Amino acid sequence: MTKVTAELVRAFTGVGYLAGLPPAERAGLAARSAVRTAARGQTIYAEGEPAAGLFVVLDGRVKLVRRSAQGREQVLHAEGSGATLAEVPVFDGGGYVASAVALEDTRLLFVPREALLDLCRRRPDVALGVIATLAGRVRRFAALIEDLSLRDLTARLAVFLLTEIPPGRDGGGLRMTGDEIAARLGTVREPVSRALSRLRRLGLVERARGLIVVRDRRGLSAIARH
Amino acid sequence: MTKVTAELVRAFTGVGYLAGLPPAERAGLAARSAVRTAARGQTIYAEGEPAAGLFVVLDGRVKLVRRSAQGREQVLHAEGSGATLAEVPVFDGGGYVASAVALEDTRLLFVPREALLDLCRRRPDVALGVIATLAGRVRRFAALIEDLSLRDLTARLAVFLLTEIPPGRDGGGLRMTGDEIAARLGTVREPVSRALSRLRRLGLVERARGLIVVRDRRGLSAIARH
DNA sequence: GCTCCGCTGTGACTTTGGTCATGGTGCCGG
DNA sequence: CCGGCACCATGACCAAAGTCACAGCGGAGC
Repeated sequence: MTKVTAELVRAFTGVGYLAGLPPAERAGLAARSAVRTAARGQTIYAEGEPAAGLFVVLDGRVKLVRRSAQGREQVLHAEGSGATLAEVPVFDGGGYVASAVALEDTRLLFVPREALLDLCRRRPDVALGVIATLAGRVRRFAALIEDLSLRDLTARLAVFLLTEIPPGRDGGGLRMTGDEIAARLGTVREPVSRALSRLRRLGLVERARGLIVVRDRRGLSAIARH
Repeated sequence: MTKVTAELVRAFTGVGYLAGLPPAERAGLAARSAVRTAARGQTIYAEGEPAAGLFVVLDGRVKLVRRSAQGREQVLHAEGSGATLAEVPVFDGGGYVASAVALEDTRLLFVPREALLDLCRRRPDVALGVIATLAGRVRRFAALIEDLSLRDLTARLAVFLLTEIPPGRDGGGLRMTGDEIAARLGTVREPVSRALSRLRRLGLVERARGLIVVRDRRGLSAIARH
């Protein structure tokens, strides 16, 4: 247990609003927390379920999705290590806002609701950190709403590629299947494939063995603006 | 000035996370705040501008919108008296997330950024209140994203009518123009008009001189489920 | 009363996106 | 080497939603 706890105490250093805690607080939090694993594809929690606490992604990746009755899926956001999930239900007492599904084998830390609430009451900077996290979520959701309602698919794809592929020159490009991209853009595989072909024909993007590479960032931005 | 301040002190009692403050705190906050008015249709602030503080709606109504390059408009949410606006930029230091436009003649209270930050650092319950407000925003945005991406127009309209018209039996119905509804649903007037006709033909809804009245709530829910 | 104006409803047409079906490619395991 | 599998591309078709155009209605103001 002490060994596990020691690892957990370290784990917090990578997490936004928990990173700045004094070691004693981190140890206290770690003592009240538990590690959980999820295999790729596994549902960590489902939309609407009551939430008992906060999840911290230790490693792996998680997508947060809503599903329609017809089985179509919209990804609200995807998070990697260091991210925290489910602060909304933790603080407002409602159910989970979306379902969390592991994109890869993932390890998570579960921090019980009360532990986090105590901490926020004791330390205003933690509460301010939670606020900053939620503010970021609101911003990204607003951008997604604008995309869905005001941009056509090609523009949406351009925005997606620009934000998803780091502007670092050349860079690696993006390794995602058509279905995955479609779920992010709120559509299905085929239209995405067509939109990608369009961008490819315009010379803005290239496809090299399952990897999407951006060729012309400015060109993509132009398309994104409409 | 003392008279104005006295009114402001009272004004805070209707505002979520400022209502619980002791009178001394409210007076201090009021002293640092200013009243501002906006005529119907006037823009209170525009998306992207740097934000100097929080707005509290004293009376009137405000819509928060994003606009496309082609002039189409998507309403993210609309708020009436007692609501607070712009906590996102206040706490993360970025620009406004959306433009705020008065739907009626409106009076607002402007609370400078620093005043609110001080308060949160001094009083954890205020910070928790801000968190609750943002959590609500995240929830409603998630619902909007699901609507836009997973529901067709008729279903979206059904959801909108159900949430916008209080379930109180009979009730008043809704007084909004087709354009206004369209902006809330992320589309334009004509499809809304057609969707309304469809609901009318199904006997779920009725139109009486500019007023939309719900006839069959269960029927609407069925359509909303799509 | 009449006219102007803002709003509504609807038809005809176009565009976009979703569905279905088919064939191709690259990779893994037998 | 071959078969299966996952993924991709594309054509044909269909449905939903956006655009354009027009007519009708009701209230405000002269």
